[in-house]
Amino acid sequence: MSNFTLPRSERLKSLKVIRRMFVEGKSGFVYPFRYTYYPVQQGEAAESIGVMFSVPKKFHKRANKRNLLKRRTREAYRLSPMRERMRAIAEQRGVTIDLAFVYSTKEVHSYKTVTHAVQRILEQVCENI
RNA sequence: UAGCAAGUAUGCUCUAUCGCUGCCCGCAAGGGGAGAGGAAAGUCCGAGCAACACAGAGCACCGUACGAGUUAACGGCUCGACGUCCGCAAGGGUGUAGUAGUGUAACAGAAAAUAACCGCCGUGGCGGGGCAGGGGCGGGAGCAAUCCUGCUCGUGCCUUAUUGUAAACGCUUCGGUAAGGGUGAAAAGGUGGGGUAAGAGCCCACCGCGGCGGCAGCAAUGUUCGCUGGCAGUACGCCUUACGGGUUGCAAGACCAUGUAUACCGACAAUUAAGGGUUGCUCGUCCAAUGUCGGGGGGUAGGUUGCUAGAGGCUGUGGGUGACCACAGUCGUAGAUAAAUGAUAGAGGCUCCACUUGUGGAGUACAGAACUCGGCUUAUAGUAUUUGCUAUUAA
RNA sequence: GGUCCGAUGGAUGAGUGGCUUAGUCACCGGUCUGCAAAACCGUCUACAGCGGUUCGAAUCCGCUUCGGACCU
Repeated sequence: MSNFTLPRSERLKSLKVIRRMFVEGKSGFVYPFRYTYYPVQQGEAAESIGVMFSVPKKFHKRANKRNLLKRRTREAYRLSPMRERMRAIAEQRGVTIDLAFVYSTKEVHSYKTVTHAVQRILEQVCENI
């Protein structure tokens, strides 16, 4: 079985959870992303990681560009080898890691740049948690 | 060949790997198949559908406004009529209900509409002037009659002229005129002649405009036809007429689950009123204590449904100038909800640039469904194609 | 997704289709003062963009851009 799947259950959806993450979580910046994460004490939730991607309307007016960047970021996250390590850390501590990527620049970057940035963000999260 | 005008179609393709969201098969593992647009956009019109009272009447308000057609409907579309602007042309832009009533038109200008300020003409008056002739008073000459002259007061005629001397006009009353007046976006039909005190459609000719009839057209309207009328301001509102519109919108609405609180406060009625019922007003109608409405506090931030087969698309035949319509055949074509439709690699198209002429480099538009349709508007790299116009050359 | 509202100098904010688009604050210059402040006087800088209607548009009508509000 492949490890590179990303079903809907791993995505962050609840307004309450997202609000809590942005209010209480830690954040950092790796160009071109602002990221926020917050470890929650695990309840009944089966998943060990919850993730969301966002591109503000302020930086990209057109919906097709926002779509493109969100998809690119999602693919970069999905194919990242660091996910395995992060999941292990989460299971070890018995928490669910909520994580958000916010694309915050006006330029449209290639897949390569985005991959590097996502890689570094995941490394930082693993170290600081 | 070059430059245009009006349309129509299309708007990247394939392979591999890894994914995402529905659907189908399967106990499962897994397998199969589907998955953004011409504008999905703006939300500018029109409908379906839903709730409100199975939505009723009147007023208010809003929209539309050349004619005929098309359609479920429309402010759209098609064909046609007229005016005006742009273009050599093919064509394109833009406008068009009614005038019964009523209002406004800055600045400028005499005046912005019941015209009459200047000017022109007639008439009366006053002042001044000219001519003619008369009365009174004074002076001079003369014996006197009388003559000459100065002052003054009436009268008549004239006052810029065909005879005929004189030469100077000014103010004003009443009336007639609309030819002329540097304005203005817009000035009371135009040109010529007659006419007159001066002028004027006052009269005449031609041109323009209107009415009636005939003819053509379903009609708007047209008319090298006949007769006839001396003849219109322009623009924008209010208004009038005809037609249409109940209001709110899928975050409509329905069901399920979870949670809470009948917290509390205020208003209202015992039989005729008040209040309320998603509407601006009035009427009608409906609502009764476990009540209705308002204030205020608390909870949820989930699921199912609405939800995709529809005024559907495509092809052919027939009707129609056309929008469109009829019939037959055929196709199955997204349904998400922190929101899928993707990423990477390779190959190939197409366009541009460079030179070593078959290689390299760059680019490949506008843009992403959210209940669904019909239009409009706006954005859009290119490519293909139809018809028409103008110019040049050749036959 | 749907329903609406707005855009006027550097800031704020009036404006019946008609004169150079008011006013307040700020900036700048001057008067005053030994120097400033206050006061007084003066100057500068605007109708979001494009097109249409009209003789004439900040105003009326379309389209575009930007900003904002509401819905459960």
